Amino acid sequence: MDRPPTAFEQRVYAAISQIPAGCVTTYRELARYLDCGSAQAIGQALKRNPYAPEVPCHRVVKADMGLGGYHGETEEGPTLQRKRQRLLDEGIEFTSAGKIAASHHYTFPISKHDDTQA
DNA sequence: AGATTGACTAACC
DNA sequence: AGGTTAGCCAATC
Repeated sequence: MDRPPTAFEQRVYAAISQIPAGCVTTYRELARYLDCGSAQAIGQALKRNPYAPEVPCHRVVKADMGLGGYHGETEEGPTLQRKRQRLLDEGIEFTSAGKIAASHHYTFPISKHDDTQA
């Protein structure tokens, strides 16, 4: 099934590509960066994942810092384990709760009211 | 064009 | 702490 990539999807992929290695972001932050307001729309675009290995979608986790899903699978399986292993390979550490360490939580350069950067 | 889903989230019980 | 409900936005049927 070849779907024409929508502008929204391209935004998602572009945003994920901006995530540095060893860092992860949440669907929520990602959605906010895209001014979407809904993280589910992000997952909807990623679940199709037309650019599977090209887009580091494994760096996108849930707001609960859980793994989330990968390649269309949400339950614990070989696919989710692969995602976790990939994050470990990036240097990301997991807590005993099976979640990502907050230190690896990367936030997008959102210029809302915080102009301490620019 | 309308209804349903979905790699989510927050709130509620 | 865990299960359910509602809300959200875009894609798909």
